[in-house]
Amino acid sequence: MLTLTEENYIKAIYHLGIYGKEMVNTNAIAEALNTKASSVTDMVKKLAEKEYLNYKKYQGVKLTNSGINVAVNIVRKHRLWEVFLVEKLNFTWDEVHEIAEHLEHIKSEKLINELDAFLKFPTHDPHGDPIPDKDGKFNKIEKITLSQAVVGNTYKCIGVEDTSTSFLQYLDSNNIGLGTTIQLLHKEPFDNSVKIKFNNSEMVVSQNVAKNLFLKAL
Amino acid sequence: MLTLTEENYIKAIYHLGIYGKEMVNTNAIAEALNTKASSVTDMVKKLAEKEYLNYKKYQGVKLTNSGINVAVNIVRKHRLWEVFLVEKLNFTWDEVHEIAEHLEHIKSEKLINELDAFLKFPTHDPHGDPIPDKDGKFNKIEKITLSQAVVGNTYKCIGVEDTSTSFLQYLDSNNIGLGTTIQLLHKEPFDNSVKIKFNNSEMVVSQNVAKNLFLKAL
DNA sequence: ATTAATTTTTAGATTAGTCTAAAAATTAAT
DNA sequence: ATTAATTTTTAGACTAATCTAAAAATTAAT
Repeated sequence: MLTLTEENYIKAIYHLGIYGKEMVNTNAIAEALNTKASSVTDMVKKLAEKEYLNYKKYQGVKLTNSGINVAVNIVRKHRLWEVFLVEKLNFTWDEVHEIAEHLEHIKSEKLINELDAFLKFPTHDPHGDPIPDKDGKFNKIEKITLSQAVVGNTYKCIGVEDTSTSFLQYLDSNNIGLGTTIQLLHKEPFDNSVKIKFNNSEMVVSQNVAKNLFLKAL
Repeated sequence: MLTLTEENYIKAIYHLGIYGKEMVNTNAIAEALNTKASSVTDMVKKLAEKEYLNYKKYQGVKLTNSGINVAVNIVRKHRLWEVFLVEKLNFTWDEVHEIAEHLEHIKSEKLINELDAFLKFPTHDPHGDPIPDKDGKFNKIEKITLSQAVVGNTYKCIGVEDTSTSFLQYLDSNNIGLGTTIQLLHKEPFDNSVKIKFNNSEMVVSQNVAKNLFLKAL
C-alpha cells in the first residue's frame, strides 16, 4: 500500500514525464513538489526499490508500467472528483483543484467506479483534460497552445496548461472558457503577444497567456 | 491546523465522553484507536497544550468547547458523506463507515455545505444517527436499546450502537433495517435473550444483538 | 582540457507519531 | 493499612519524511 506522499511523488513524475521517453530529473521533481532535491533523492530510491520507477544515479527517473498504472489511477480519481464538484456542488473550475488533490487519495475501487457511473461516465474534466476509464485508457487529444496557432485560423478552447487560480480567474473575467471559439488575428513578433477575436470582440493577450491555453483546430 | 491523527484522537474522545461529564481515561482511548496507552499520553499532552482538551495526570481528559467543536464538525462530515454514499452511489449501510473515515478529514467549508444542500439537508445518516447542522446543532433523540424495551410494546428501529460490518450484515440478512417496526414479545431472564415480532414473523435474538439495536417507542 | 557552474547525492539532524519496558500513581483486596 | 493488581506515565528507541550543509558527479565555458 502506497503512502500519500509516495502517491504524490508518482503523480508528479508522471506529469513531468508525460511527453516523450526522457528521464525526469531530480530538481524538476523537487520544484513540482515544493521540496528539496535531497528529499527527492531519498524518496526516489525508495520508489525504485518498490519498482514503481527506474532510477540511475545522476541520470533521473522513469516510471515503470506499475508506476504509470498508479499515476493514471490517481489522475482518473482527481478528474472525476473535479467533475463532481463542478456539476453537482456548484464549484467553479478554479476552485476544484485543491480539494481534488485530497479526494484523489481515497482508496476504494467501488467508490470511484460508482462515482464514474453517477456522473454518467464523463470523458473530460472541467479544465478539458481527458479522464482515464476503469482500465486506464483515455484519448490523448491533439491539442496545441495558442502560441502555436496559425494567424487567420479558428480554434476551440479545450483546456489549460496552468491550472493556477490566478490564471483561471483571469480567463473567467475575460469570458474565455472551455468551448469558447477563438480566431487568431495577429502575432506580435516583438513580445510574442497575440491578438485574438472571440464572442465578437477583440483583445490582445500576453505570450504567457498564449502558452497556457490549449486549443483544437476547427 | 490539526493533523489527521489529532482529529482522530479528538473524535474518539468525543464519542467516548458523549454521555455525562465524566473524564475519559487513557486506556479507553488507546483501545478505541487501536494504539498503546503511552502513545495516548503523548498525544493527549499535545492536545491539552493546544487547548482542545483538559488533562490531569492520572485522571483522564475532557474536551474543551473548542475540542467539542472540532469533533462535532468531523461527525457532521462523516455522516453527510455516509448519506451521499448510500443515496447516490449505491452503497449499503455496512460499506460506508470505512470510506467515510477518510472523507471526513477533507477540509473545505464550501465542500461540506454544498454537499449538505445537494443531499437536501438530511437530518440522519444511514445508521439512524443525527447529523449536526452547519452550526453544530442536532437533536439527541430519545432512543433506547432493545434490551431496555418493555414486553408487549411496539417500537421503530432507528439505529445501531455497533456499526461493525458483521453486525450490520447480520441485521440485513434477517431483514431488520432502519424503520423496521418491532414488537417485544418476551424477555428470557436466563440469558437475557429476547423474542421479537416484525414483518409478521417471530425470532429470538441474543442479548448482544439486543444491546446494540436502538429503538424509538411508537 | 582544465576550470567553473550546476546538479545530484550523501551524511547527519529534526519532527510527528509510534512502540517497549520500566517506574510511578491509583485503585482494589485482604 | 499494607499488599497486590491495575492504570498511567516516563524514558529511550524506531520509522517516515523532511531539512541543511558538504561532497561528488555531471555539464558548460573558456
